[in-house]
Amino acid sequence: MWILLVEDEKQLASSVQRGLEEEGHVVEVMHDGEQAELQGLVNDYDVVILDWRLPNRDGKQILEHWRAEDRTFPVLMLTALSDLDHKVSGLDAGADDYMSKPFSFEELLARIRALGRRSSEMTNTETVSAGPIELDARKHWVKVCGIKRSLRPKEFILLELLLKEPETVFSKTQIAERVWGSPYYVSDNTIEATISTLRQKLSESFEECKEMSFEQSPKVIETIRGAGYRLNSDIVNIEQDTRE
Amino acid sequence: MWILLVEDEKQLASSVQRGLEEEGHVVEVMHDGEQAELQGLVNDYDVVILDWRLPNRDGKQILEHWRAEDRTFPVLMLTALSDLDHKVSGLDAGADDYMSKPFSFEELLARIRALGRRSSEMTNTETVSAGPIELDARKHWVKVCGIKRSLRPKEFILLELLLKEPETVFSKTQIAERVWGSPYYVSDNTIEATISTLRQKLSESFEECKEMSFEQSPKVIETIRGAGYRLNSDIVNIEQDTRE
DNA sequence: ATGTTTTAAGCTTTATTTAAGGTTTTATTG
DNA sequence: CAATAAAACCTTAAATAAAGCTTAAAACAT
Repeated sequence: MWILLVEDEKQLASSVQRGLEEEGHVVEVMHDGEQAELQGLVNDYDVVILDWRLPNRDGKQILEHWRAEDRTFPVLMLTALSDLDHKVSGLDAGADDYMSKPFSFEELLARIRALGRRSSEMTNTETVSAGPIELDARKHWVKVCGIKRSLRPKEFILLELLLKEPETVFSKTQIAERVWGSPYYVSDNTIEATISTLRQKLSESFEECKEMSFEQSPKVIETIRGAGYRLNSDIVNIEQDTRE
Repeated sequence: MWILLVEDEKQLASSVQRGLEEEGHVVEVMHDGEQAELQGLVNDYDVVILDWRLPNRDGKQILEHWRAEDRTFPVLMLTALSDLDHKVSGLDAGADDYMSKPFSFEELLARIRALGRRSSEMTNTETVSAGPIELDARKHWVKVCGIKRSLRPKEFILLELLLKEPETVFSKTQIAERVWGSPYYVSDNTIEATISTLRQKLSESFEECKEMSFEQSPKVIETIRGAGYRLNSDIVNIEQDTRE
């Protein structure tokens, strides 16, 4: 999932980030309220984790603004134990769940999962698939024609992104944000190189699918010049002429 | 077992915690009613020990809420001797057993054991196993090919965790919580070192299994880079193709 | 004093990014 | 309408960085 974490205690933030990333999520961290607010106006995260006490703006203000602008992602609010009375006002403001610090990771993960289930993108399905490709983010595997393949973390998340919304074109900027967790510091070439190795692994895999004898490996990940990449979900119909 | 202990008298709590940990359980302690309530909504403990008098919420309220939300773990309620009349209302509210303070530790252990036997995770099978590895949490032994092995406490609990849910990937953060009882203060390296010694002991053991002559010790505990560890339950099928 | 756990250090393996040179497509211009 | 230039993209290998492993020694606990 694509998660925004707004938390100014840097140490807590980074340990939460790590825990979530270990679970296979992509986490964007913001320490500043104002910045976070803008970010939430612009991106459709699967879940937002929002600290209630922040520099520049408090969590409630931010959340109210988001809801006023019809941002619908689920929000999990974090409060200090001493601020428990904020719970009600937070839920009124449109939070979907709340948690007080300190908390256990198992608990956080479970809540994130619960919220994500509500979220549009994650609807129920643990595994996503297109044609002979299946991917289970929770269990950390990808299968091509039923055979497990190992991908590196970045390749894995990238494929997951494309699989979840086949036919959708993702720009490099979007990919940077949703795979690397930040649109900055990621060069185009980094993305190109990752796409390249991912394609290689996929087409090697196809070659080993004897049952479905491909004349040539279908191009699963298409390049849309000047725009980005997309997953071609027609890969089931192999005998088609793939020329335009 | 994974136990939640809800008790506001800190001294009592920590001595009970210690006692249970010596028995090989993983104990999470909460002193606050409200926090504990949330914790119980989210985690599937094997047993919960719940004090009846608590700050912020009383035990009965908490338990009723849990049961209303279909939380099925067994709950052992603790009451002060003077509150013995609460016994009936407590059992009505869904407690599985009760005990009045002060109590003997032996008695507590016996009751925990009894409850644990009922618990979903431990259901009827006292021992968990995968291939030639068997582990009995209650009797505190591990056998590899029928031969008893001694493991240190942390190694033991870690193996138990992995064995109970083979194929599931546990992240370092999760392991920290479920083996050490807290996701904080446990460094990666601590976990790595424990995994390392555990693996060594397991593979030494395999080498002594003449009957099942392994070409090389199968890798029972797999590392999923960037994600965590998991137990490979295919260890029975030794002639498997281990290629990816 | 003994067994256990944690830390520290050096090491190995794997992943990611960069860099360089190559294609292909699109745009420009003689 | 070529020819050429420019941009976007691809590929591979090398360099860098990160994650994990192992061992011994220090710290902790019983």
